Parts: sequence; structure tokens; C-alpha cells
Amino acid sequence: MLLQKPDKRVTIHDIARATGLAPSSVSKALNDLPSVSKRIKALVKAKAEEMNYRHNSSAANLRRGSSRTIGVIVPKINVAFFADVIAGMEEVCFENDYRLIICQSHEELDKEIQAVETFIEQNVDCILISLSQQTRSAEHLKQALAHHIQVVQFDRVDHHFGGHVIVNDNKAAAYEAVKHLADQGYRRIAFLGGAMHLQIYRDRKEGYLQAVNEADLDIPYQYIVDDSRNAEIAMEKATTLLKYRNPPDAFFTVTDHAALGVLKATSALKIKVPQQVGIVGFANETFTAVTSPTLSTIDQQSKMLGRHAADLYFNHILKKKPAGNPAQPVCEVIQSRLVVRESSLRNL
Amino acid sequence: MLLQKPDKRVTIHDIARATGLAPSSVSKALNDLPSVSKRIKALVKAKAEEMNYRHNSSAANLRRGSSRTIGVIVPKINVAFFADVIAGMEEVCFENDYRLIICQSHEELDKEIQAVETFIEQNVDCILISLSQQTRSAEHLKQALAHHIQVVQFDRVDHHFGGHVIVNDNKAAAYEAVKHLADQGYRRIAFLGGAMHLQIYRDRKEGYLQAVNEADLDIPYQYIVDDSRNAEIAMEKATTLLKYRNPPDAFFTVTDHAALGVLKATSALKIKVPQQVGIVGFANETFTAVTSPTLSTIDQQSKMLGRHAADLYFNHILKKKPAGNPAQPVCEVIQSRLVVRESSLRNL
DNA sequence: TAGCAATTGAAAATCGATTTTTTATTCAAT
DNA sequence: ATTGAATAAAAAATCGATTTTCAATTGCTA
Repeated sequence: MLLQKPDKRVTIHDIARATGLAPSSVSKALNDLPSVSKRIKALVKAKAEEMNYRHNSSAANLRRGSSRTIGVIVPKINVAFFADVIAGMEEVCFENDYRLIICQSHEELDKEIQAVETFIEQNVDCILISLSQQTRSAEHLKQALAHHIQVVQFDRVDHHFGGHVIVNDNKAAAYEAVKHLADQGYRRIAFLGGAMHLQIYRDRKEGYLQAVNEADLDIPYQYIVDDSRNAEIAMEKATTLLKYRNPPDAFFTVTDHAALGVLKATSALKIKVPQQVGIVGFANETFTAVTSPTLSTIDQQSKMLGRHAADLYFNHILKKKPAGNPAQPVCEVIQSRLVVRESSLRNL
Repeated sequence: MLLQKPDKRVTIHDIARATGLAPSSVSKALNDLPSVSKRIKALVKAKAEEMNYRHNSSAANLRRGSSRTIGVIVPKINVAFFADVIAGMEEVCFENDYRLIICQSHEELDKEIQAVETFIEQNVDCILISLSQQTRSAEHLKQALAHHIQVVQFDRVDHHFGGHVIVNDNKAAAYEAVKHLADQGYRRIAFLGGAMHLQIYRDRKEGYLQAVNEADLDIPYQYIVDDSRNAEIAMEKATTLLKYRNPPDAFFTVTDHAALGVLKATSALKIKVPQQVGIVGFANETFTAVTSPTLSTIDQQSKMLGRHAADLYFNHILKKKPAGNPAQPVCEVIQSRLVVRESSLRNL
């Protein structure tokens, strides 16, 4: 008869018993620590394989006080930008033998706080976060810091919070987009913006303003419309503007969804794009390549941004840790680039 | 001077000390177990709040042997179908006070196996998985079972594996799509399929065949093309077919990306959709609503599918567990529905 | 009021890996 | 040959919550 319980998880104690070693030696062997001989290491590893041993993260985390896990919180995963950012983070985590776990805030502050709590309980080593639409301040991230969890904000960030931050060059990108429209001969360029409590939208607006200033364009105040991030609202606002006695001949929108809304508006009004009206969006969503006409937009180099965010943890924060000094806050800027497609190309 | 170390995580021992209780009582109070009085529960909870206590999952998981966590593995998160499925799973997990952690296989078998290993180490209670493109058999999931982790496959499944399974009514949906095309008067309906080692694509093909049979259509063998899931290949294959001396007048494709490829092909050849050629795709991706013309497709009720998958764990598997009998395998089918848009509407 | 059950709380064992401390061994050098 | 350092493995302590076992108190009944 078997002495073992029918099937309990195999532990290092079982391996120790099977090899006649001490559990501590088994642990060290499996972790390739120097204080155990090559012979033993080989022996232990073979036995572990044979017994179908699996490392128990909970036990190790508890003892170590670190989970070798990074948690990422994004508003939504089915947005091209965030999915790509996460892909970049995954790569870097994998290279460093860390796990990445993902939570969605679904643009709600409550869920975002919930996610932070979960990550504290799970004892992640670092939280990478892009704030939800509802979130006005990153105050709740203090809880994470209080529990010794590092925090890196990306894209939608609260600069006032004072921690590490990675963002696109939103102002410069918007400037370039609008300058491109001006270069194509569009003169009456309207702006469809986002919620003004989010820095990224304020920055994009600034870029727009700088460009229209430099090009010395006359912009009626009606052309500048905040809070029209989604397709429906944008369509409505664009329709109103296009029916105006002095209608715009181009739109720069802070999201691709808004650009799509403008496209629908023009289509409904039988206005030709790009001949009569030019459009440039922001984010390089998948669908921008398949509309008719295809939409010009800003590519945020999202995967690279994700890589840099994770890298910030491994190569800046983690390196400084042993020294004890808390790694002074970094603010990194990722360059984005204009993708010119049909919707803004009047001069062929 | 302070006696406490500057800042270590607050534990139930600290609360015990602060309240003069035993750690065990604190634990029971926090978990609302019956063997502790209301008075003590209130006292403990207040103190925990005051001391900014956070539950330590690692410690609890270790002791409990369960992590109250479900792991989901999908090929890609930035696919509308999977993102929606995950949203459904999240809801159900949240309702049951469980966590959901997400891994991507990026359509590679290696990464899929890696994800399973991670979940075993993390000791998740259940794995919900949709197989990668590369995966030919679910054999590697045996490892999870061997470690007492429940497995539910969804969408891309290996029926041969024998466990719990949730799928769409792929055959019926394809049948309906093709019947719809026939009803619209299209007679020469071509089929752009997927990899034949995946059941879902075999099923969709069967539905197509059944429909063309019943409508008594003559289909040259060239009309049936497997392995053209993505836009580029589909565009190429469609172009070839459309230049054929006896070209098809409609396409049913097993993915929306392929449908997009067909649309590009027709557009390049100046063929009018839906007047000259009808198109129906599969999956109801976001972009299908914004192409010109908009694409007809199959909606898979993905969020509901996700809810059901998670529900299968909580209401079927978990319920049976105490009894010891291992919950006989379930195969659940989620009905999908045809979404008729412009690309297949010839009769207005 | 004695006797017994039902509550309520404390004590101690436990989960499995890591890490620090000890002990035992090897080997070189004086 | 003996001290000493260097190496290798064992022993023991530890992480923090849960759970089982045990003890004490309360309350109720006869």
C-alpha cells in the first residue's frame, strides 16, 4: 500500500525526503544559490522534475515579502492603445521573470480603488496605472505607497501626485497634427477635445492652440469644443459646426472615436473628406485603417511606452532600492508620430 | 520613542495585541465566522480600519490551499470577442468575491503552456481557457488537473480533452448567415474558412455546407477556401476568385478580418457591395460597424458567454465539490445571432 | 443549586518556501 | 600536526492567516 496521501501537492520537503537532504538545501538548489554544490543541484532538479514538483508562489511570497508580480490597471483592455501598452509590459516582465496581472477600472473610480486594494492584498511589487475617466486625483494611490508598493502612472496621469510618470508628448503631437492640416491648406480648423480635468487633453489642446497661432489662423470661439471624446457626441457637435454659417474646413479631435463621429457627420451631410473637410484623430485605433476614407491619426508608440513603463520599475526603481534612497521621481516622455492617411491629404 | 518598527505590514497579531484578543479571534472576527460575538467583531473591524490593516492573500492562500482566484488564458486581449468575454467573467468573479487574472498566449503554444504553469504556481482555483492558434491538443491542461485546478475551455476548445466546455452554436450561426445570403438572392456563395484543426472553423464550414445544400446552390470547388482567417490572405483569395471566369456573388467568411479583406478586394476591383457582391463575417468586431458599407456579421454574445463560463465554475463545479464526486463534464452552447448590416442587404 | 449544554475565546498546529544560524567537513598553510 | 579559513549541508526560525483543539464562561433546565 502507498504511504503517501493519494495526492497532495509535492513540496520541497517531499523532495528532501526522497533525496535524503534537508529542505533548506533543496530550496537553495532549486534557486541556484551558490552555497550548494553542483552535484546536489543536479540531483535535486532531476528529482523535482521526476516528482512533478511545482513552486508554490504563496509560500514563497509570504516568506520573501515580495511576489515578483506587477499589477497593471487600465480603464479598458479592448482599446488598442491599452492592449498594446500591456503587450509591451508583458515582454519586459517576462524578460525579468516577473508576472503581470491585469485589472480594468472600466473608467470608474470605485473599480480603480478596488483594483488597488486587490493589488495591495496580493502584495504586488509595483502598480502601473492609467487613471480612469472619473478619477480626479491619484490620492488613493497613497495607500499603495503606504504598503511599500511602487507606483508608475502612464498616459492618463496626475502630475500633482508627484511619483513616476510616463506620458506621450501630447502637446507636440497635437501641434504636429494641426500643422499638417494647415500645411494641406486647411484654414478653419476646429478642435474637438476631451474632459479638461485630464492633463492629456489639456496638453493636446495647447498643441492645437500653438499651431493655429503660429499659422495665424482666425478661429471663431465656437470651433473649440471640449468634452467630445466619443463618436456620438462628436458627431453631434461636428454636425452643428458644419451647419454653421461659417463652417470649419477641418477637425482635429483628441480621440479616434471622435474622428469617427466627425466622419459620420460629414457622410450624413454629403460633405467630401478630404476634399471639403480634413480630419485628424488621435491614438491610431485599429478601425482608423479601415474606414472610408481612412483616418489620419497620431500613433502613440504604445507598445514601446509599455516597455518603458515596466523598465522604469526594473532599471530605475529596483536598482536604487538596496541603497535605501527612494529613487527620485522620473517623468519620461515618449515621442508619438503622425500617421497620415486619406482623411487629411488634400494635396496629392 | 516608538516601539514599533518604522513600518511593517500590520498583521492580525498587531490587531490582537492592540485589542487584547487572540490572533485566532481576530481572524474569525474579520471573516465573520459564527463562533465570535458581535461585540468582538465590531471591535476588531474598527481597530483594523484604524490601523489600516490589509488582508495578506499569500498567507491566507497558503493556509487555505485556495487562492479564490480564477485565471483566464486568451490568445489576445485586444480582440473584441475576448475582451467582452473577459468583461463577463470579471462580473461573475466580482459577484462571488473572487479575483480574475489574465494571461495572453499571443497565439503561441509555448506561451500558453507558460501561462498554465504560472497559474499552477499561483494556485488558482480554476483556469478558463480559449486555445491558441498553434495549439493542436489540450493535453498540457492535464497538468492543471493533476494539481487540482479545475479547467473550463471556451470558444476554441479541444472536445477530445473531455472536460467542461462552452462554445457558440457555430454551425447553426454559419447556417443562418449563409441562408440569409441565399434569401437575399445571392446564388454563388463562396466560403473563406479558418485552420481546419480548430473545431470552430470546422463547425462553421459545416453550417455553410448545409445551407448551400438546402438552397440547392451549385458551388464550384474553388469557392471553398480554408485557412484565410486574416485580412491579407482573404483579400488575396477573394481577388483571385473575383477574377475567375465564373466569380462568386457573395462571401461568407469565418472571421470579420477576412470579411474586411474581401471588402478591400471588391473595393480595389470596383465591385459594388452589396449590389454585386454580398459579404457576411463572423464575430461582430468593433470595426464592422464603421466600414463602408458596414459589414453584416455574427454576434457571439461574448459577454454572456464569459458570464456562463465563470458561472460554470461557481454553480456547477464548486457546488459538487463537497460531495466529492467530480462534477460530470458539461458542454454548454451559447446561441449567437446574425447582425444584418449593409454588406449583405441587396433587397431594400 | 447542581449539572449539562451551548457559547465564546485562547492556544497551538499548520500551510510551504526562504533565510539565518549552526554544525560538520575539507583543505591549505604554518 | 594543528590552527584557520573556506565550503557544504543541516537545523531552526520565520512570514501571516486559518483551523483545529482545548478551556472557560455563560445560561438554562431540572
